[in-house]
Amino acid sequence: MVAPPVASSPLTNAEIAQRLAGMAQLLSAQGENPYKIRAYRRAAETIRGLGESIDEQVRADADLTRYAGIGKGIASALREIVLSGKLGQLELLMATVPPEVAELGDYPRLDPKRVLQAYKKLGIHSVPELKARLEKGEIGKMFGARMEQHFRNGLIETQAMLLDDADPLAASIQRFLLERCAAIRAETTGSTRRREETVSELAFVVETLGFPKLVESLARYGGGLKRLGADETSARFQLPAGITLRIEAAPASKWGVTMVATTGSERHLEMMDPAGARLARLAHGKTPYPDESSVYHAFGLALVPPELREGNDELELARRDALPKLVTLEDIRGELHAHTTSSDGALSIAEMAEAARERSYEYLGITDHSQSLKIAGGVSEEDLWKQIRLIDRLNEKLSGIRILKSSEVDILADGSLDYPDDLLAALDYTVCSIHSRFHLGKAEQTERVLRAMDNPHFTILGHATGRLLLKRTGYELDFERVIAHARAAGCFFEINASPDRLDLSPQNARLVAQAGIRIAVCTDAHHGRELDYLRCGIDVARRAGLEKQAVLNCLPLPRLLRAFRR
DNA sequence: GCCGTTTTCGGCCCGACTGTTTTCAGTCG
Repeated sequence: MVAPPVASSPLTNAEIAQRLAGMAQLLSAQGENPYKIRAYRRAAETIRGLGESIDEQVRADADLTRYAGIGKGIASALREIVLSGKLGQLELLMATVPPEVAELGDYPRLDPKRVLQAYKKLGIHSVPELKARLEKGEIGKMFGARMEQHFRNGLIETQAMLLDDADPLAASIQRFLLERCAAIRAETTGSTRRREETVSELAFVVETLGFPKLVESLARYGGGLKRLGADETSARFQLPAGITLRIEAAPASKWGVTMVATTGSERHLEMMDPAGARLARLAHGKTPYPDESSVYHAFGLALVPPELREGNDELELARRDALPKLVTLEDIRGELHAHTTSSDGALSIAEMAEAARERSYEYLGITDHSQSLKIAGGVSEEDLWKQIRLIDRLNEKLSGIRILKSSEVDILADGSLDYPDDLLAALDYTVCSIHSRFHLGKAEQTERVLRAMDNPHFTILGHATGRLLLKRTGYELDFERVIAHARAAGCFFEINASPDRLDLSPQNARLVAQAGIRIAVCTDAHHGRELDYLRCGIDVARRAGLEKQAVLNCLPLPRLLRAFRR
């Protein structure tokens, strides 16, 4: 038997993933089977998120197909990459495509088709030229804001990720720190701990007997991390997932000070300790500050929950010991925004009701899409009448949970609602949302929403701004006018808890709550398991400073139904 | 190329509307 050739040095997961992503890019530029392209992309993503070294696993002859998105084909490609340092198919492709296409292999987040389209129209042939045109604003002018954002995202080095995607990554790194790096204690800090919606840096505070050794061990995460910097008590790395990782050392006696100082936000710390001198004194003095309470106490403050540390009014409230008692997952009594197979959901009404009951909910509102939203299987008037009768029958049989009759009703371009009034009147409440004509001007878009709220059957405004995090900014609205109108009309808002929406933002949710309007924290679930997105919505609600009294679906059913009446 | 409560093939959403189009790509959930 001939021994396989052995590559000189081990490859990091980042390097391996880069090759798979490169394959995807070139296949895409060549117009290959889109599902094959997606398979390579997905596998690259999986590997980028992995703590274990692919290189080590290949050499140990481990079964790689146990990872999602890696089958026989890609597993053998990985073997080839690790053992020979090359991927034959990729080299072959690189040799056959023009240089401007080959170059795209290094930019896995750029869509080759869009890039080549731009090249053709602009008469350019390279990424540097593309960057230059982007800076001049020519891309935006010629192809619109969306293309511009796509190119920008694809060209920047570090890419932010959704908090809900960063959480499992953080958990994996925390395990690695505790199990493989001899950390005595390791906890997330920074913006992630404050539950900011997107993450561009993961940060940890660690307690360890030997920081240099811990840093050395951590550098082996994911088969090897690029080190961006290090000193005696901190270190920074580049993670394969595109974000950075920061580690701060703290002894047990100073754990609290370090947590306060690293959790931030900058604004919060600045307001708390303008010169930064007091925190530094606590950090370097002899008095132990093992927990955050002791630190805030030293400042004459009550402990501020991390979610509130944004430099709003939290310090004033902490001084008076009047911080809000923030809403928790356990306070939620039901779901008010959920889809079923009637439109674009995955489960039937009965199955969703079962999933809601498993979560001990008192009620579940069924809000399938309305008739105009064809792509999402919008429900016809006739079918919604049928659904109303079906839910009545289900409620007679079910115990322990009440299914509420509702709909996610499209707000049409002119501000009218997507069903006639007699049908809307037969529902317990409505969630009304914009799903079309995002590009109306601010004034027109605002009028559209105000007019919709004038309909007496309008109950809750769904995902108020239409933003998609890291993708789309959403439509323009005069939000203050919308709030004032909602208040006058007796309408509510939702915090849509889909991890890529989180809309209302914490800032907007704060404004709504200040106007005395209750907010529903809704998941927009399209599957039973998506009811658990509630945790993301609760993060937003807490960042907005909401107590349970301010949250619509913390109400028991009878009070909820009364609140719905306008 | 991956995957399997339709498991070794065949699906992997997708369908109507918008735009400042110029004959189709992009966009909404």
